[in-house]
Amino acid sequence: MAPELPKTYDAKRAEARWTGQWEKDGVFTAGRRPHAEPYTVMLPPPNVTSVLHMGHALNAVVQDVIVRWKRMQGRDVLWLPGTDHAGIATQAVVERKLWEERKVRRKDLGREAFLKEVWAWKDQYGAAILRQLRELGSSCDWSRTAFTMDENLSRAVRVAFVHLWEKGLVYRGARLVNWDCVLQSAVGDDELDEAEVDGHLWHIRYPFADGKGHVTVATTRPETMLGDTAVAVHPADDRYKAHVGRFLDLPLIRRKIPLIADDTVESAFGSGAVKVTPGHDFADYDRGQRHKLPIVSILNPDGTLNANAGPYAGLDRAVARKKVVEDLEKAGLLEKVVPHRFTLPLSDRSKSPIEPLVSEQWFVRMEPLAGPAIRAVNEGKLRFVPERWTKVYLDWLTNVRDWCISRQLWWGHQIPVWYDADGVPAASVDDLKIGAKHPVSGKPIVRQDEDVLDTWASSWLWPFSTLGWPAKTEDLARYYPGDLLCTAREIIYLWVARMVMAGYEFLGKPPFHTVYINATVLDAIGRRMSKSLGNGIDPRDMIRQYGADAVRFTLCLVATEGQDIKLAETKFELGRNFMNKVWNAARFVLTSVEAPARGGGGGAGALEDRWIRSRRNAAVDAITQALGSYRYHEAATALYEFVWDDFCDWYVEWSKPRLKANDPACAATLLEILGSIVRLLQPFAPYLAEELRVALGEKEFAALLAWPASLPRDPDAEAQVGEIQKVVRGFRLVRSENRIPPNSRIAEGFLDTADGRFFGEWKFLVTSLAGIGELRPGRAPPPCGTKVASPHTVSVPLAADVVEAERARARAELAKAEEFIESIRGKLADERFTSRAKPEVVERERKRLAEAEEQVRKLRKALGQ
RNA sequence: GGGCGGUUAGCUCAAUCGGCUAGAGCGCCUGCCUUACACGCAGGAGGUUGGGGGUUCGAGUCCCUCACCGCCCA
Repeated sequence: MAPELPKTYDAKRAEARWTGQWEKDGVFTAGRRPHAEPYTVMLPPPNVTSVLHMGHALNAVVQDVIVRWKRMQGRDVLWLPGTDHAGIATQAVVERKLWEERKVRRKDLGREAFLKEVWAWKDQYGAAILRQLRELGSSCDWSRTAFTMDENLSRAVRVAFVHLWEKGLVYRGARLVNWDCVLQSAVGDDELDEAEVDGHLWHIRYPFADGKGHVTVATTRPETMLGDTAVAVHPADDRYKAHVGRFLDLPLIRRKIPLIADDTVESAFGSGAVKVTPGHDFADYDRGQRHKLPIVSILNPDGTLNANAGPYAGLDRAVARKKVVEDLEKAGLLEKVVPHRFTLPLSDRSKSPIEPLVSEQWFVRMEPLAGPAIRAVNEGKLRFVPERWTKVYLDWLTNVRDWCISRQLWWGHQIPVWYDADGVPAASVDDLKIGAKHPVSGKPIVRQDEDVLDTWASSWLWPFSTLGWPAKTEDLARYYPGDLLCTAREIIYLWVARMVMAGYEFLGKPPFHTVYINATVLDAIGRRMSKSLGNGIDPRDMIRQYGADAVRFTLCLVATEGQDIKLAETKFELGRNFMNKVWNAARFVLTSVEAPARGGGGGAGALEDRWIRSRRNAAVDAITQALGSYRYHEAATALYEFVWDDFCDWYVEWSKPRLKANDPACAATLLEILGSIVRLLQPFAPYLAEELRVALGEKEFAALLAWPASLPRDPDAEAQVGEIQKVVRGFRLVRSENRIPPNSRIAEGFLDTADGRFFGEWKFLVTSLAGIGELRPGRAPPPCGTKVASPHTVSVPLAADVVEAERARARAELAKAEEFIESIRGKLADERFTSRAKPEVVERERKRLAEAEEQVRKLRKALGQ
């Protein structure tokens, strides 16, 4: 019936066939089940400049598995994809491109022309990652793909901003920010990179102002001394205790600065005295606040020194460093220079060293927004998986700092604030015209704020702006609030917490009830995968090499709860091998079974038919439960073991002789189980599932088939087959130990057992898989090989010369069993055990003892003792 | 400095409420191209669960402590 099925599963062919077909037929389009309960997941929008890496792949797979499973359970699933505009990253990419190709800077083009260039870039390259997610088989509703700079999402940003503005939660203030001197913008903590650099520690003498003595400070950035406003020591440091309060004469600049005591100073580091530069160091900024020190900023936004640097004004920071060091040396104030390795914060995008710089920025007051987000967790409306991340989330929210939302960029949502000539601001959702009347002062409007908003200021609205908010759309009514968010731990603060805040602030409800934090993917020796290390495994290469299904399945298999994933390329062989196993099992069934003998299932049937159904039912329950609690490893393992061990190794092998005899019940069972496997496989390996359902003559897309229902187990069948398997393994062991090759049949096997069914209805189940011609009761006449498969004993006639080895093995086994008996007897003899342990535990021990004793008797008998 | 996680077979990881002789994949060894699959089949070896102490009839699992590794926050 089935056409030529190739010997190995051709993943590429299946992927080419289905990726487009699914989308064309709207298989993943939300709303096709208008009466079903919705299930909503928002894809964490990747950066529009990004290329799929293993972290994205894992993140997409954990979402897709759940979403595909929910779809099979009949839910109206919306998995909404999209990208964010990634202000800094995208602007940096386009600026670099313009410079490389045309040697122009953005300022040469002007804002409008530059933005045109960015949009052109985005239209051409921006869809790359979404295409790559498709290639992984992600069942997103591509018709609803969103972008944070789309018209409605941009409007959402403005409405949200104005709302916060009107509530008085937006303010402007001077703060120390991470400054990128190349991009000339503030950058967020998440936009920093770190580099280990070999630098120096310069030890500089600061003389006391009264001319008596000096204090030596050590610094990695000597030029910042020009902005020093104090020197700090630990209050308990005896070397300096007496001098705290005296003034020092800041070299080169000749400013009087105090020696202060602050317990954040580490006495053991350097000389124990540190220079305090509140304008250019975060720790010093805090020290400055505590001690009410003035802030002296010595840097211009472009990285040159300003007038506060006195004679060094106008020099670039690097040049200034050299000059400062030279001058200190000349003045005899440079005590020593020692090599020093430290981490330097770099801008992720421009790769230039970050300068902490005081600048005017917009902030959002976070504390009022944090309350509901904290309550959501405490009231059980929001749950983290694994649970321990709850604490990370709560810790951040309870100590939340205000959010710097302005960036000195052009690419992004320009801040909707307009000023009159006096600098009076007004926020507005709709554009205000230059020259029009200012809504606050009534004077003419002269300009819009030039800065743009942090990209997160649109991402935090993602769960509802993508559904049309602030408009009251049908989608918003139907799909908000959503259900699940899957993301990486790094953005629990930056994104997850903010989305929850936004959900409550703008819609009064949290955007999802469950947050699944997926593992971090590390390389084979446990390092983070990074471009600079070049240790990343490109998921696209893995898809090409092993197939999307194999990549997906492997990622699930290694996704154990709460454990980071160490990944090596060869791991994907696991997934590939399993796909091939399923493929071949299906190939066997489809080429061996005559007519599509559907139906049949259910009835009493042969023992092995009942058994495999029971095992299938167990697998369905195990997988369903595991998926329900996001235990991917467990779900994948349950599927793997059911298919490979139960179905392929036992049932399929038992079916071979029955199929030769044209047993219709067997054919029906094979088809039924294969049908179950296709369904259980679908969330993990959608391409293979789709191929197989076609081969099975199923009309509906695999993705839309119903998830198998939970059915009762058949404990009798499982227990009986368990006995049979023990006996088969016993025979196989005798064969293997005595070098009887698998293809040679043993004419007679002997089985010493009290259970007559072995020689009746069960006989064939033993002989077929043990490779035995005839099964006889009792014990083989010596010389023979014997195995105890308690309570049964198998034996096989052997040539006399191999029997001694066989006896040695039996003696070893006997010793082991006797040792075991001793340990159980000891336990059972202990009154404290029998009285305090649960009765069923004691009972179980008694049973095991009886079994072991039986085994020992048999072994003794076999050894002629 | 504070917090979180980890340490189980050569490697990567499992082990539900504390309870069967601690499991699996890879690797290794033995035998097989047995009519779905060598991306495979059958079998095997391999463990003082990081160290020490405690609770318990019973500890990989709970408590204390030490050591080492990783991540996050300041």
